[in-house]
Amino acid sequence: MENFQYSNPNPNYGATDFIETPEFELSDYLFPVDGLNDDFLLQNEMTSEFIQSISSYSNPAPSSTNNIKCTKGVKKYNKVIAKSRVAFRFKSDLEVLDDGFKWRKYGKKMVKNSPNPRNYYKCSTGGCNVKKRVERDNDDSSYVITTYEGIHNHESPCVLHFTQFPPNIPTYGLHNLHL
DNA sequence: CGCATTTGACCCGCGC
DNA sequence: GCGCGGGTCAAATGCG
Repeated sequence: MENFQYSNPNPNYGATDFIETPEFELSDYLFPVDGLNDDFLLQNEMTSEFIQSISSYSNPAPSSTNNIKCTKGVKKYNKVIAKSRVAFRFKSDLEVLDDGFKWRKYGKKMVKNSPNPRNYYKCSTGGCNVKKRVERDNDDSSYVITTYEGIHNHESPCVLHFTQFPPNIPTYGLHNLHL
């Protein structure tokens, strides 16, 4: 839990083949301060508070005397994962990272105060509304910022054996992050 | 020819 | 109400 590592989800790489080259490293990652909030908190590590807050939504403590609270927990969890966003910042020459999912590009936009365009993708799996944005860091264009929004309602087509997340933690399609 | 990508138009929320 | 900026749509285009 205390550190992240990135491994390529490509099956050609072994499950334990972490990539730590200067060209392709996980440098920062951002999590929403609150799943319902648009603001991001830059964190150097995923806090246990965040883990626990998500876990408490998906696993409201079973209580025969408090079913209402359990229902609320599930509803809030569903709302959180539908809107949850997480951004990753990679050093990469490539715009598109193979995260094991199939994406369809649906938009491209120049954003203010940045010389680089922002690209918009949707998960092309039917019924899955997960989106992602990809843009280059305007401070250091050797970095790529990928923002995922929503949780896949299906498994990744090619990285089943990478599912090492605890069951309560949304993976954002990033099975390559090992907690 | 079928499908993904491109790209300008359109939409919508927000601040003034 | 209007303009701006970000997000999405969809017709045109490209590519296998």
